[in-house]
Amino acid sequence: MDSDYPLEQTPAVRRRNKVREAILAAAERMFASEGESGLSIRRLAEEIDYSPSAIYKYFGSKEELLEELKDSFFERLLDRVDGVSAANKDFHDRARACVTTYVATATARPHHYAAAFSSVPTPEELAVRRHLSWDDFIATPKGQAFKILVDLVEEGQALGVFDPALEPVKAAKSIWASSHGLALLMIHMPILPDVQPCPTQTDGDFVAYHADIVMRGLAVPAEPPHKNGTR
Amino acid sequence: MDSDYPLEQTPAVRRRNKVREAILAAAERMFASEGESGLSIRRLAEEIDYSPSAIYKYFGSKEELLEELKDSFFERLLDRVDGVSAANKDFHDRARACVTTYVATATARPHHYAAAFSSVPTPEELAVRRHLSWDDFIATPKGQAFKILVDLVEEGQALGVFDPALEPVKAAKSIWASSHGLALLMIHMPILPDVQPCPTQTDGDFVAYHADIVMRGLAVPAEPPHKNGTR
DNA sequence: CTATTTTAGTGAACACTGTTCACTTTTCGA
DNA sequence: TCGAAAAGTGAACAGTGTTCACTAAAATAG
Repeated sequence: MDSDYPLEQTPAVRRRNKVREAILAAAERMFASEGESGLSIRRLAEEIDYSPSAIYKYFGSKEELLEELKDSFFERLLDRVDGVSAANKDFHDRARACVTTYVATATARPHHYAAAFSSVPTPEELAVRRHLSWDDFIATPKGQAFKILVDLVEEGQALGVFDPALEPVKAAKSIWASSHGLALLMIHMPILPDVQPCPTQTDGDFVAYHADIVMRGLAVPAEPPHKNGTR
Repeated sequence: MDSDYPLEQTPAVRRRNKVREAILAAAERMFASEGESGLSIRRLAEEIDYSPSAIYKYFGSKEELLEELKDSFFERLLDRVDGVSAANKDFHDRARACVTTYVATATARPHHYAAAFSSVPTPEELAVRRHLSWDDFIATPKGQAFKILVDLVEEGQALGVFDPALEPVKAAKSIWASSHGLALLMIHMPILPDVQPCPTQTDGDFVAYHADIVMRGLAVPAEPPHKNGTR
């Protein structure tokens, strides 16, 4: 059971990991520049001087390999947002930074981000996921990222800048949707930010602009004395 | 030049169009249920009892065929939103309906909507699109859909419910991003709407909830007498 | 009505793709 | 050192989109 390598790994597995990393690195390169369709097992194998079948000793399928690329990207995304979320700036700045950092990280690797949200689940998968508990969800990277948003909303409510009537989970979902949408719109339709007749506005500035609008949507309602019929 | 069929088409082209429609109909079926990867030229040809090469007498490539499917879906999306936008309801209801209808139509055909925004443009394509004028843009279906939003914002500003300081084009972009994001989030991550610990809320209701938040983000700022440092 | 040209449609082939599997070679532990 | 386990390979299978020389049928011209 025990070996001569109590903490270090045995040279065999170190070599193996090295090959595995080489595969992932090459795959990362190809995927980042050419996307999912540009990443072929055969070209990948050629790139690292192995036979195509060798890849299958390290990854069960192309999909499994891709899953690993996406997951590592999502962890990176989470880290980034977590970083700015932890920085002790002014609340408004921090909230805005969460959105802008999210969008910036997403658009920096468009293929990764798009691929991370590319699969349309089948009805069967949907039935499985339907039985996921809240605790299981926030254990995943996506869940953790989501938790950051929930906490942000609650903090905003505690500070009195966000409407206390909002359910934090739903508000967080709204923020995520808005950020997600802007990131994908910039990735898939980069026409829009440029076609506008106000050329003074760059893409990056619009992200902050959008983030401010999103945050404004969660602010405390405008007129307290007025009779407010809706909701 | 002139034929016996001044308004009607000649039987030859009518027959041809019939085959073309049959191809599109079969493609539509396969694509709607199995997505882009499930739509193969060969299976499609088999379905309509033609040889694979016959397809290429009607469509230059698989991509061209897909493009037509996506375009027709986008026109449908535009029609739907245009419909509710033209209905003379209360402004708030109408604005909310624009978002909810958009999201509902998108999620009703998840593969179509996801595919319509799936291509990551290459740097070359990006350079080409960068020289599109505003007029050219709003001539396209996407541009027209966008125009609806711009008009909506301007109307809201005229009614005094939206912040007059907003640039309508940018505000419209913000609305689109938020709607787009919610639609794709519901398509790709249907976990979220269900994992929330408030089971009284159904998906459809959340769309309206989100729409309200989005609209609130464009409303006139809260405190006029207060000193407002930011922006 | 015939001759010619245009069009519709096909089958075989090309160059790919992911994946499997029997097989050899190398490596490692006892 | 020997046997077992692991690493790696080549060939093959079943797909894919696409092309192209070719036939059969229809439309057109004389």
